Amino acid sequence: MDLNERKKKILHSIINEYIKSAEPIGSRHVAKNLDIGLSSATIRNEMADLEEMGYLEQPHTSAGRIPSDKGYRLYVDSLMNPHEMTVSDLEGLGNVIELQMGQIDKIIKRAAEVLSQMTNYTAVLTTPEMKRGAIKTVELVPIDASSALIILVTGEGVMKHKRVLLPAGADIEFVHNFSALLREKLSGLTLDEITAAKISEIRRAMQAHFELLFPVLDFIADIIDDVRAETEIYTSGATNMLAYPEYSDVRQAKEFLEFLGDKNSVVKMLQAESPESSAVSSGGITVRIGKENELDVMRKSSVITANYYVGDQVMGKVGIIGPTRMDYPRTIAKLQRVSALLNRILYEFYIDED
Amino acid sequence: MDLNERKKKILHSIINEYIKSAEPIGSRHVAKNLDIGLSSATIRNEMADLEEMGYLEQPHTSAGRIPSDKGYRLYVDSLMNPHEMTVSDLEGLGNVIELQMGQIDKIIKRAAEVLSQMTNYTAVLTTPEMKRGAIKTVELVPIDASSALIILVTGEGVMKHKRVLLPAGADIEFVHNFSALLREKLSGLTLDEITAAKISEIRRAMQAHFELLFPVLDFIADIIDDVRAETEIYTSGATNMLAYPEYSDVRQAKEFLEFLGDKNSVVKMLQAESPESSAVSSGGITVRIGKENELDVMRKSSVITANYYVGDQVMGKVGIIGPTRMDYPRTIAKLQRVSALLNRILYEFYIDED
DNA sequence: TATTAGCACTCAACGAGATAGAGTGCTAAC
DNA sequence: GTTAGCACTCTATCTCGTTGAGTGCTAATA
Repeated sequence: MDLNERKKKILHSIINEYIKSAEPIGSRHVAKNLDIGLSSATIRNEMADLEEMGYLEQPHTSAGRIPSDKGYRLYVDSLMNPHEMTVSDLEGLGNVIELQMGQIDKIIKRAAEVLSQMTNYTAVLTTPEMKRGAIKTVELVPIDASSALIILVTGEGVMKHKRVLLPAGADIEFVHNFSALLREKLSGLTLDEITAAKISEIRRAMQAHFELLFPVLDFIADIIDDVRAETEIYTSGATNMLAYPEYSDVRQAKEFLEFLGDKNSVVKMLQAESPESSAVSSGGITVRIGKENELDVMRKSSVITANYYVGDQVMGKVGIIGPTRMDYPRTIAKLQRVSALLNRILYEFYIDED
Repeated sequence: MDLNERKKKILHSIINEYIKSAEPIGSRHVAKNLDIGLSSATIRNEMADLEEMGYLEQPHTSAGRIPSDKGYRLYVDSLMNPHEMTVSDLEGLGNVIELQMGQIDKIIKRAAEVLSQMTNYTAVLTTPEMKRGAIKTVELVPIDASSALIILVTGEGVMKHKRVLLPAGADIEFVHNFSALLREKLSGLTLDEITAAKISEIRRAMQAHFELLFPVLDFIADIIDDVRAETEIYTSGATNMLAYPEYSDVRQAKEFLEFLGDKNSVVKMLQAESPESSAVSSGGITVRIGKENELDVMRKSSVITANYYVGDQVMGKVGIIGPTRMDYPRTIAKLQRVSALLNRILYEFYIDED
């Protein structure tokens, strides 16, 4: 039995309808409302074939058919029509994000909000990974007699700071000199290059002069560890999902929301390999459908992910989570749109200033 | 009809039972399982009285009784026994929070997590309001030839930063001088004292030397506005609520979660006046029960709030949200415990270092 | 006089049929 | 190859009786 054009057309129509209604689709409905030009009996035969081939499923004997994960897969890979964004979708999109210039975190956060609002699904973004970023400058800023801030700026413009206690007897002059020395030793190194060994090397190098400030070095090692480990995630629109009948059961809703609250799981999900069967569409977009996600919580959901870049370096992931029945073409279009915008904004933010 | 001791005892028992079971309580149950020493018929009469007086309600004619908001109010104000924390509740509590020293935001966040985990309800904390904080130091740190970071530290140890572009021709020397000038002009002022007038005064003072740096001043004004406006909230354990039968309806759950996501509403709720009928218990704790909250979303929930302090200045609010049927004595005890701990930690953090 | 036993009554919850209707699969005719 | 027709299946929905928890009232009791 082969998947001829007619079968494809019927499958396509069924999926489109099911995405809208979330109700099983019957042969009669297909024959009447979609213009295929065949009787319900013929459609019925074709639907039986499609079920046998694994593209459709029947919740129970006398119900209509719903798409299987395999059906969605085919739909995403070769059936669906790319979505044209409407004028109202487009207008204002630029401004919405750009208003919020200032810090990279805010941009990312804002992008998540915009995306979830546009799609009515849940958006998840990861902040840039820092591992490969070079240190631009290190500064020790005195606050008062007994404390100072350590400030670390990486090439990506990300900043980390931590308040440290100064040992008694360290005056401002002294702190300034120490700060200059640190800058000299650490600037230009990538975070990966700064190991414990490197820190103790620095310690040895300054032995005579700054013995007093050795504890501060430990703080610096800490903060660098922090930055290195840190991949934050921003989630927006989690409650959007509760509006879909797929999540009308509170226990499942709870499970889902708790999953979203667990940073590790979410990061793992976003970074999972794309399924082999998937044709990655243009723009590096990956779609994982239903059980293609290993996680049990996600068996009724699909995730669409994209990378975002500065220049040609991957900075992080953008993901949209929705029911398997989600509106793929429209969502993919919007994801592409937003990630492209993000690329542009980040590019301007980082590169143009150098 | 007056509320004699016997009626109080019966009401107390009924509320205790209902808090545990979430099921309407019948006269037979009270007579059998709680040791009041009366027959079910007598209890029945008393319960009818209590209903007439407004302390109990009947979901339908042949069901048991459940407490009304008025009933809970009486319970909280004068019936309930203060909760003794168990040893296992206490042990480790100190460490749990103290591990995370470093930044005030992290402490607050951690406190929310601990509180929601201890109580199994939802915890909400507000970060300190900055309005009255004095500026401790302002610093301009060069990053590269064309940009620098402005760093602002307040008396509370909160730090804000922003990257700014330097005008062409500004060398490091120049940045340092300017930085020193800013520090001199702004240190010690409260944020409220930095008005537009003050800013233009600074501008005038500098005009002769550094007329190129107007844009930097604008950025400072921006940052100050930012900080002034900012009262962040931290929420933890939102999904805990989904486990209670009161929220088994997804639509209500959604409403509740969306309310929690709306910063303004939550702040408003936390800062609402305490109800007149309420006797504020020791430690400045306020309880708002069911419809005592104006917000419609909260009509089935209660909020318990406390302030936290540094010295004698109120820094922010700690709140716990649960079903009206929540375990008041236990929750109040834990809230007191955590806010006292928070006070201590913040005290050490701020005062001891000065 | 306060308490209790007893009884009739009410009402939600539950389960057993009965019914309707949506949808299927199969067969025979076109 | 397509379609009309029909028997069949299964869920959803309704009704209806039953059960049991709980009440309110009355009369007996301490």
